[in-house]
Amino acid sequence: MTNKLILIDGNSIAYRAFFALPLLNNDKGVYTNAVYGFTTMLLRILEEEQPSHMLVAFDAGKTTFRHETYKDYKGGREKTASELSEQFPILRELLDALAIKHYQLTNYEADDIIGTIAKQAKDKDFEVKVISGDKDLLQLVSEKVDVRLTKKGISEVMTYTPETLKEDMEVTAEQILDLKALMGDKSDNIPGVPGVGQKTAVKLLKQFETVENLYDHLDEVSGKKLKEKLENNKEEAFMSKQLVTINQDSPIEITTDDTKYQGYQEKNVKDFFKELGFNSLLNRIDGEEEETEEVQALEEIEFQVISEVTEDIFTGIDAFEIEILNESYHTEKMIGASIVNEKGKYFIPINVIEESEVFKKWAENDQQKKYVFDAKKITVLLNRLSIAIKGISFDILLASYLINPSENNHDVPAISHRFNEKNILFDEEVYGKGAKKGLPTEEKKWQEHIVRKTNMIYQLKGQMEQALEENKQLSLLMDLELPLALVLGEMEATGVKVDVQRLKDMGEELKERLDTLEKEIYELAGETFNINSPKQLGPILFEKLELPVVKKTKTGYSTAADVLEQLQGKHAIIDKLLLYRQLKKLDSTYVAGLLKVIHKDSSKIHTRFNQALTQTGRLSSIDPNLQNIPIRIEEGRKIRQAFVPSKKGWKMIAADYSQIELRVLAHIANDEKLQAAFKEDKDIHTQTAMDVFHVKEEDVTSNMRRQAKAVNFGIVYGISDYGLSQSLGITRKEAKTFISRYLDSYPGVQEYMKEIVQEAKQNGYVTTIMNRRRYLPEITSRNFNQRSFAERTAMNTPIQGSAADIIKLAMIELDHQLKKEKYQATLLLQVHDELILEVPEEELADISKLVVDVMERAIELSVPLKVDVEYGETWYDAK
DNA sequence: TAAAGCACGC
DNA sequence: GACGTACGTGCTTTAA
Repeated sequence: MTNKLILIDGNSIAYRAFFALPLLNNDKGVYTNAVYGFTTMLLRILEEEQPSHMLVAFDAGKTTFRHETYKDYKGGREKTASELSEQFPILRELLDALAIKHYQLTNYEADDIIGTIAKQAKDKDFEVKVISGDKDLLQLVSEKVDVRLTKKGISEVMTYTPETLKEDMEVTAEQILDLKALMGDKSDNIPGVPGVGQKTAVKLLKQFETVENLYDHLDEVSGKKLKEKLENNKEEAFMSKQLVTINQDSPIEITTDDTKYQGYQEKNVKDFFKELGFNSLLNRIDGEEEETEEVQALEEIEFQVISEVTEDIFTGIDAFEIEILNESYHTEKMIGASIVNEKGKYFIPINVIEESEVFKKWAENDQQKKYVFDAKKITVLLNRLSIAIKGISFDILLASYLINPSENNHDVPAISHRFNEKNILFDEEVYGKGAKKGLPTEEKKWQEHIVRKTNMIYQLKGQMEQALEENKQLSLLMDLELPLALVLGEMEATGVKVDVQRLKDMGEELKERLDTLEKEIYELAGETFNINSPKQLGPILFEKLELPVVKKTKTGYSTAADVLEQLQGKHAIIDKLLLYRQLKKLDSTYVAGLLKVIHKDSSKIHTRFNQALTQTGRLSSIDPNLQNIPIRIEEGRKIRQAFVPSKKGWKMIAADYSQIELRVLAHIANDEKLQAAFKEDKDIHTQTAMDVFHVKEEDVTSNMRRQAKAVNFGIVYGISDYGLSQSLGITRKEAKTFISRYLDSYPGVQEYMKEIVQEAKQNGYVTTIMNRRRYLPEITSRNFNQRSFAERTAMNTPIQGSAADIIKLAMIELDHQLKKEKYQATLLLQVHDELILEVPEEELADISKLVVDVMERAIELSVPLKVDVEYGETWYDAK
């Protein structure tokens, strides 16, 4: 058997562990988090790798031979926190207890020790694994030596072999030196060539292989500026290379033989763990499983593991669940499924479901009723298996959301606990969290958890149905949210097609413009800095350039757009900064961000609509968010040109409600004046200006209309007088006057505002047209702030929430009509008051009419609803 | 890894 | 009169 040597960069791992874990101390007041993290890692390595040799290397002292070359090596580093440094002696004791060799050498760093031993071991044909958090070590990678770098925290690692190194970094192990020589290393204060980052460095190395060769052929470098930078910093580059080079012939006094690992004395380790209070680690020493007290606290639950689905496991009223470990259900691996009903509890492996005709028949039969958690998720997951589920008759996620949207956790265990059902663990307790998240090794444990969840779905349905019934919200679930979930599921699964090339072209153009702007900003500032860092930008603007300070944040100067706008004209740098910010946002969020989530095979984007999140009943969209694609500024709006129909000859259609919130307000406030304005289809902002300023239509100036618009905006979103003053750039007092003049003009609205706040105080909640609820406990708070906020929310939620109800109704009806009339047109997106569809040419006229009709008739109000519809080749053109 | 600051939409 | 002020998602930087 070949010898296996594990080399650990002690300082690096201790440092990582220290920051990855909360700063806990044991009962003696000694900090132990770094030691604890280090220990769990060591135990895992010993178990998984069974090494024959092992060594932990430490840095020694403050200065090393590198300081002779460069006195500022590692300069500017924060002093190691005492909470960490005091843990190093304990760490050494721990290694002694585990009988693991550790070593340090004056004037040398842990890297050098590792490099030297690794070289010796390689010559003896050992298999070597290096563990660190420091990328410098990657230079040691070879056929015999792989390097594991901690990624997040300490438990997630990335293993580098020559192949993966090439893949991930695009360089060879030897070129790590050249890479660092060019790009430098901030944490070690290694200069490199200023202005050359990873991207440029890799590009140069692809062409020239090494730094030496690069400087021999400097005239072949493209780009005048770059050539200049390289020329001017030749010395720094070569020195940097020297600094990062690990000394593989350090004068160490140990040999590979000294690192032989022969196991530890259980008693030593246990005593040590007890002393430190590492009780949870004790049972890992003599091989006992980490059994938990919580598991024993649960009532036992029996279930069968199904290897072939037969009809007799179903009853016609079954709770059904499919488990995935992360939220992104469009791609996430399915772990297993479960059925729970009157007769039994079953775990079903996914491959059994995939191959089962019996299961498919059951799933697609709408007479077989299913209770689920998250109907939309289940619909999409089964769609991936070409199963079109029908008969979902209850969804405890949506039920929980409707019962109280302000709960911030609506997963099965959380809902269960709220309904006093405790026979279940939280996902975190079973799967872990963060980097450590995964299936427990014991199969039964996670299968049981999935069955328990399904069991909860089955148990909770009755109680939740009753709770909804009492609130008169059952119809809201059964006739609105649940049918909508299926519509949304289809929309998500369909996805939106993206013109990838178009997006990439935009990215290229943006990069060029950003490059230019960057240089201009540096020029105007008189120095280079990170424009993306408000912390660096602040001092430049307000100290160096001595611009007036408008606003401060808790960490320094505010450089937000509204601040910069006030500084416009005072210095040429301001306009450049505003433009830079805008373009940077477009590039990072909309070009790079969207490119990241496009599915390679189909060029489509599949967002997820969160149907159980917002406090008002609106949807939200994540991964990516397709509800905030730019529109207001032309440059950003062009992003929409990349959203195209998925089939040739098709068009994009966008239909949006005109002023739906204000129409809803006119309805629920029963304000005659506002109602009249909409019945006559007036321009509502002009009308508001007429009413607020008491002028005739022809005397409304554009400024008056702008101000009226802002007031309307404030009414719709429930902003305060302060908020209005900010958006109009006026004083709070003036804003207050505006608002009271508005309310005087619309007495119905004034009355409504008063009554709804009273109602909220009386009931503790407000409701929407479809009886959606939002609780407002702070409405009786003695804290002015909290109370005012609750009052504005009371006024605003029925407006915004009812508008959300209405478009949801429209979506359900539209989906129904499209299917009934067998149109090919498909719903793609909802953006709060707008629906986006893709439509074949021949259906354009029909669908345009249908969409408008359905949306305008979604509900009958005392004022008409109005919908504008447009179509075009891309989303951009549907305007 | 979390918080802060910023910017996009409705 | 102070207080710190629509709701979301996501990017980058920074500090821990």
